[in-house]
Order: sequence, then C-alpha cells, then structure tokens
Amino acid sequence: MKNSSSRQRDTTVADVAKAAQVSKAQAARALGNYGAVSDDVRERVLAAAEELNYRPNELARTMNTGKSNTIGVVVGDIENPHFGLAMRGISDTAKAAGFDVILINTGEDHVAEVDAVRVLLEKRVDGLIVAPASSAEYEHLRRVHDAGRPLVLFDRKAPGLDVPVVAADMTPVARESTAYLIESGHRQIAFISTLEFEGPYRHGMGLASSQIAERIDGMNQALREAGLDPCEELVRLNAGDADSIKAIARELLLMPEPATALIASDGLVALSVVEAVQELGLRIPHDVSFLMYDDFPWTKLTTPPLTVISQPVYDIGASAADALIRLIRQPGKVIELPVFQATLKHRGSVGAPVSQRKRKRESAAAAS
Amino acid sequence: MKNSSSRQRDTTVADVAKAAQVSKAQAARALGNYGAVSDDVRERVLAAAEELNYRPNELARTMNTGKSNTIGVVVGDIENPHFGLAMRGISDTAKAAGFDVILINTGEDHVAEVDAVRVLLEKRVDGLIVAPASSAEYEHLRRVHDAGRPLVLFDRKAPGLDVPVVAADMTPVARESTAYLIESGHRQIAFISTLEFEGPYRHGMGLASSQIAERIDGMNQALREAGLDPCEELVRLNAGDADSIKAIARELLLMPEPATALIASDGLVALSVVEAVQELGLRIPHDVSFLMYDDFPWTKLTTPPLTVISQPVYDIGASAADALIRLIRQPGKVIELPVFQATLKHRGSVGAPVSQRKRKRESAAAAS
DNA sequence: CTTACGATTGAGACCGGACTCACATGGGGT
DNA sequence: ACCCCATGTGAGTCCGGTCTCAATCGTAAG
Repeated sequence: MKNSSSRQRDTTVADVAKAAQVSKAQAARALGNYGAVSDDVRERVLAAAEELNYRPNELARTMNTGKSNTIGVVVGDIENPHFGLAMRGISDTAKAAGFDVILINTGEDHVAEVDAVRVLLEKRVDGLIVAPASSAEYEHLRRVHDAGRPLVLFDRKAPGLDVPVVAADMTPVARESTAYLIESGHRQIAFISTLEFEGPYRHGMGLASSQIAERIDGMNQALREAGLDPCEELVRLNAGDADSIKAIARELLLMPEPATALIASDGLVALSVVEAVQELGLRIPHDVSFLMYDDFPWTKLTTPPLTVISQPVYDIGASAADALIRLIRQPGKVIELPVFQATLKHRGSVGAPVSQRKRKRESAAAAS
Repeated sequence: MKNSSSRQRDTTVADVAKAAQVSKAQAARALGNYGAVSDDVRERVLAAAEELNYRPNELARTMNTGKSNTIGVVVGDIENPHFGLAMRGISDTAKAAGFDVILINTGEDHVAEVDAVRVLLEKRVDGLIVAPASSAEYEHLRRVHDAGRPLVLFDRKAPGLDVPVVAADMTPVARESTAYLIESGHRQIAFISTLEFEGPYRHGMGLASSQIAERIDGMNQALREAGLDPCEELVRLNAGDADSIKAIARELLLMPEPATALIASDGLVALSVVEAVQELGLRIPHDVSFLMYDDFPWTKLTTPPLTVISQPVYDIGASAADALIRLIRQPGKVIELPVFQATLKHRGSVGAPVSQRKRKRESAAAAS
C-alpha cells in the first residue's frame, strides 16, 4: 500500500494542522488533550490525525516535558528466573499505572551496570529500579539521585545511599530453617554464596549484600539459640563460577569433620552444589541434607525434591515498581515500604545426619 | 557537594559555550567531534565541559540525527533461560559494535508485544530484534518495516514478512533424535508443545511457528524412513499452562496403546511433563523414555539426567544482533545469515521401551 | 448599546542538540 | 601583489513537540 522504502517521513502536528486547516497550536492542543479547543476544531484535527496516521514523537514530547512515562530496570542476570519473575511483577504494575518499562541486563558486570544506568538516564527515564551487582560501588547510583531521578533498589541495599530498598527480610526464615536443621540433628551446617568479598568470612564484618548478611545472621542466631557456636569455616563466600562452587562443595563434604547439611544461597549456586553432591556419589538426604534459597520449578524434579526457601518475588517486584511510581509522582515524599517475608517449603532434601541416625538406632536398640 | 534536590538543571552546550567564551556552534563542534575546530577552542571547550560536568542530551541528539545507537529487543518470556542466554549474545555483540540494548518483555501476550514494538519505535531505536509470540499476527511488525526501521526476527519466522530470521534449523536434529528413539525400539513417540493452534494437529497444515513445524517435520521424516506411519494423535499442540501440560502427559501415558517416549518441545514444557511422569510413579527411562529441547542446567540434576537437544543459543543471539547491525549500517543490502545446527546430547533418559525389553528377554530366553 | 470576561485561537519561543550558510582569515602558488 | 581555497567561526534554522502570551470572538451583564 504505502511506499515500503525507508523514506516514509513521519507525519507531525504541523501536517495534521495543515490538513485540518487550523494552527499548529490548536492541533497540538486537540491531540494532546490540553488547553481549550472547540468541538469543531477537535473533531477536524482528530479526523485529520486519523487520516494521516499520525503518531506523536515521544522523544520530542519527552524533551520539553521532561517526562518519558518510562521506567528503567537494571538487573544483573536476566537468566536467573528470580529476576525474571520479579521483572514480571515490575512490568505488570508499571503497565497498569501507564508506564512503559525498559530493561538492561548487565551480566553482573559493574562496568556494564554503570553503562546501563547512563543509557537509561540519557533516555530520560522517569525513574530507575536497580538490583546492584556490587553494593560497594554505587557512585553511579548516587548520580541518578543527583540527577533528580527517583531510584529504588531491588534485592540489595547500598549502605550509605539514602534510597528505598525493596526486599524480603531474610533473617527470620534463615533462623527458622537453620533451627529446623539443628532440630533434625545437624551440627555442621555450611552456607555457600557467590557474594564477592575480600578474604574469607568472619563474624561481624559488614557484608556488601544485605540479603546474604541477613541469611547468615539468621543462621547464626539459630545456632546460638541452640547453644551452638557459629563456625566461620562453614560459611563460604566468593564461590565464583560453577566449577569453583563444586570444588567448595566437595571440600565441605570431605573435610575431617564434614558438613552434614549444605545451604545454597541461591538457585544458581544450588545447581552446582547438587551436581557436586551427585558426582561424589552421595545421596540427599541420606548422606547429606540440602537446603536452598529460591523456589525454582526444577527443584521439584530432583530425587528427592528439594527443600527450599521461597520469596514472594513477583510481589517484591510489583512493590518496587509501586514505590518507584509513587516517588515519581510525589517527589521528596517519604514513602513506606511493605515488609516481605520468605517461607520455608519442606520437601524432601533434609533428613537426620548419618551420625544422628546411628545414635537413634543405638538408643532404639538399647530401649528394646 | 551539589544541591541534591531535583532542580539540578542539566548543563547544555550553550552553558559550555558561554563558559569557554565561544559560540554555541563551536562548542557543539568540539564536543561532537565534527567540523573544523582550532586546537585552542577545542581545548577550552573540553575543559569547560569537564568543569561543568556536561552530559549530552541523547534525546536531543537522536531527534535531529534520527539515530539513537540503540537496538530494541522484544521477547516473549524473559524467565525462559533460552531467551536469557540469547539476550546475552545480543548484548555482547551490540555492545562491541557501540550499540546500547534495551529489552521489553511481553509475557507471550500479543497485545503487550504490539505495545512493546510501539514503545521502542517511539524511542527511535535504530533497529529491532523480535521473537514474535504469534507468527500469525504480524501487522505490528510490518509497521516497523514501513517505518523504515531494520527488523530481525529471532527463533520464529513470520510467513509473508520479508525479514531476516535467525534461528537454528531444527529439522535435522529432530530427525536424528527421532531415529535414535526408533532405533531404541520406540514406536509410540509423542511430541508435546504449547504452540497455540486452532484444533488438533493434522499432517500438512501450516504451523504458525517454524520452529515447531521443523521439529515435527524432522520427526515425521525419521518415522517414514523407518517405515513407520506418523501418528497425528501423538502430536499434541495447545499444551497450555503447567496443569494442562501435565494432563496431556498423563493422557499420553495412560492410553490403551501408550506412548513409550515423550518429546517436550521446550524446557518449560519439559518441567511439567517430567513432573507428571513422576507423579504417575513411572520411572525414566525404565517405564518411559524422555527427550527434550533446550539444554538447561537443571537437566543434569534429575535422576537420570535428561537427554536433550541443545541449540547454540548464545551464538544465535549474537548472530541476530550482527545481522541487525549490518542492516542498520547498510540499509537495503541483502544480508546472508549463517545456518545454525542443534545437537542431540545423549544423557540418561532414553532407553528401550518396556515391550521391547520383554521381547529382548524372551528372545534371550529362547536362544539359551 | 457598551463593557467585561471567559473561551478560542494563532504566532512564536523553547527544549538541546546537529547542521547549513555566509563570512572571516591566512598561507601557498604565480 | 593578487587570487584561490582550506580552515575557523558565529548566526541562525531545524527536529517535533509543549507552552506562553496576546489578540479575537461571543455574549451576558450593566
């Protein structure tokens, strides 16, 4: 129908105005639905717009209103279903409020993240939701704030940055699940995370990721409440890539006093840990108990299905979007955020440790 | 340091020009690195820009160059690791060529997809990569083309739309893997896909998704080559959501002449199919063999690990980006695309069917 | 029959860059 | 000494909208 080549210059308000025989200003008013326009003019303009297939140039509009009706999202790893689900929460909420969402994936690379933030700022998004790769370096995030763009952090806090953070409080569930492991008889409970940190874990040191800090804190709480001493050697940070995670898991399972329960700090770590366990020929939960963060669909397919800690990820995403939009609409107003809780989902990967089994058998024999 | 409130008006070329005591035009030239500028002026301008922390307004630039140095990507389901990985291929390639990438997720919803395309067009991206949810409705894609923006399709063709498509050729691997199943003794081989279609599968009808069409074609080829008759009842489209997929899997396994091998058309379908098999108390591969498309990490964790068909997803993404960029740089030029092949990865989920086992046992007994 | 006031309307500035055009300036060639 | 052309430079236009402002119109009030 139309010339399919590239020249197809877009029709502008001026074109529409000419066709409708009115001034550019009037056409713009009718199209933009502002100011006073007589019914006669409005009708003619809209008809002309329809006829010419007029599409407003959003860029031009953004340029002199300063608003783009778009929010930008920066995540580290879109391959991680955790972020995928959160993204849906964000999208749905934003869409309902009339905002478009554009996403940039950084592959957990700090440089890429800085770049992503710059790009989104340049495109004049109205606000940003960022799941920062590193909570240590956040100069680029401060820039967002300085540029007067609302910012909401997702999943991780940036200490020293006064910005709303939407995340589940992981301490209670970490405590609960550790207590459950202790109750099952475990004493050597290991925690594995890819969180990067200079040097090995020590109690009391400030961790860059509040999420991980809470998971460890809750664990330590439960241990102390049970009269046990949290062991620094059993908390392994800097787990790195898949091979490195597997090496760490092997190490934990083959030590003189091996870990009898492993906790994976997220679904990606879990993948490698389970693989390592299987490669060692150990069975879950008979030889070693396993617990993981992130309720991914595949966790139900292993034998046995895995006991997981589940967060309301979709809701958290939705809430982040909601907070951001409120911030965009009422700048400066202090907003309050709902607190989210994670829950422990008992499936089949936690059991009594081998030594415990022996003890039970012995006491049963003694009783009979 | 700076006033942290929102007023912080951005510094513009005009500001820089004033500070450097030159005309706006000269400042713009020095900043934009075009035209003729004396060393003296350039120096002063750059110094002033640095001093004032000048950041070009990308929107304004885009508005009168028509180029945004950004490519837009529209995918149906970013939660699907398949797209996540492809996205990385796209990002890496685009970044290397100096393009930014923005992504919009549609949740496989056609309306959302139309919207996404509109938004990206409005933001004046230089080109689009789209994995269309439905190959049947592509009016919005035609609009991209009409607007003179390069477009590359990912994973799925849109028949009747003259646009480059980057995807692996699934026919050979479908044929190979089906042949493998046949060789293992299977005669009742079922295929399950969520592809939406009016009515059940019939031979020879045009499927909206070329990916699925190829998978089925390859399968039928292998069957015919083995002298078997492709059975329409064993190809199940419209599998729908998780529950629906499970119901279909159950049906296939409980028919009078049940399927002895199941093929899941993608990793998401696979999740539900395996779950259904497990819930029926059937064991893979003893009671039923299983084969799936998509080599997801979790497929190695099940017992037994699953035999999968793997595509070079990252490379396909990279190639799509590469094709799009070539199209952006040389409009109109016909580009040729590499052909990608998928490969069958033997793991442990395919074995001889039960009946076959019996037959083997019997013949072994007869021979002894 | 004036006057006044709200509704309409058009001209034009403006957002922040890119780019055109006319006008210096000056060194090289003859 | 004179012409030519490359290099520098500033004024101003344009992109496609939004928005201000002053002028115009109609009509109800005085």
